[in-house]
Amino acid sequence: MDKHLYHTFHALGDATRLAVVEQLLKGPASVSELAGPHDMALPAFTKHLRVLEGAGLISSQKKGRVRTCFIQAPTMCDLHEWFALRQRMWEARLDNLAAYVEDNGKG
Amino acid sequence: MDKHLYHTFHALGDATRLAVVEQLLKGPASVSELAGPHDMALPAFTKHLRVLEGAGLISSQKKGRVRTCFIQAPTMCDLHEWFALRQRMWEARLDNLAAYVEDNGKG
DNA sequence: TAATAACTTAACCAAATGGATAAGCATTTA
DNA sequence: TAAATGCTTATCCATTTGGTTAAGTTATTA
Repeated sequence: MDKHLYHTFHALGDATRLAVVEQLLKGPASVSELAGPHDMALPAFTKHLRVLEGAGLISSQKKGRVRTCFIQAPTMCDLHEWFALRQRMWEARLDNLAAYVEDNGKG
Repeated sequence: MDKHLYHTFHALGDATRLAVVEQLLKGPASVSELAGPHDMALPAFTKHLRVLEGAGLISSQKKGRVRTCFIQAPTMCDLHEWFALRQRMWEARLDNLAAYVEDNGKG
């Protein structure tokens, strides 16, 4: 579903959606349980759920009237790995700005 | 600058900006070096740089006519840590959907 | 000093986003 | 079977976003 990493980051780039992800990390929940803490009407909220689902961050299953949502572990894993693979690169750049300023003067 | 994590994710949630971050992980670069690969006019591109800078993902320093940009390691570190601290939570949920489907039937 | 290079500012625009309300549709519950 | 629950669909709207062009400013270079 989600070939591009920036789609996944985009899905996390909203206060409501990030909170939903945090809540689902604690365990599955229904749409109304997830919506509860957020001050908005359901149609607006379910749009956020669709963005998260489109990004592969959550999945859901409807049983009767109730839709239950789940975190998608593999996508979380992919994101985590993206950082893990790059950690040494930013560590290598840790002092770059400082070094640059020192070499060239501050003005 | 960036109290909320979703601001940082939002900054990474765009193809151009994510590419800039990837490029800066390899080392500092000027605005035009960064803009080179991207098919857009400079004013549009520098808006992306301002979003990244506002999110604390990059910093920059102007020397003469040239502005040089740097990755901000501490913010990358914060993001990485957010995932690291939650890894066990999504691992614990790995089989949740499968288990749910099995318990409740697939219909 | 004239021209060029590297941005920067300002004004504008189309499309996407995040929200609303109203109405509809299954599924439980009384 | 009537009412309530838990979404879902459709339509609409203001604001934000991601882009444009034009013009300006500050270094460098010829």
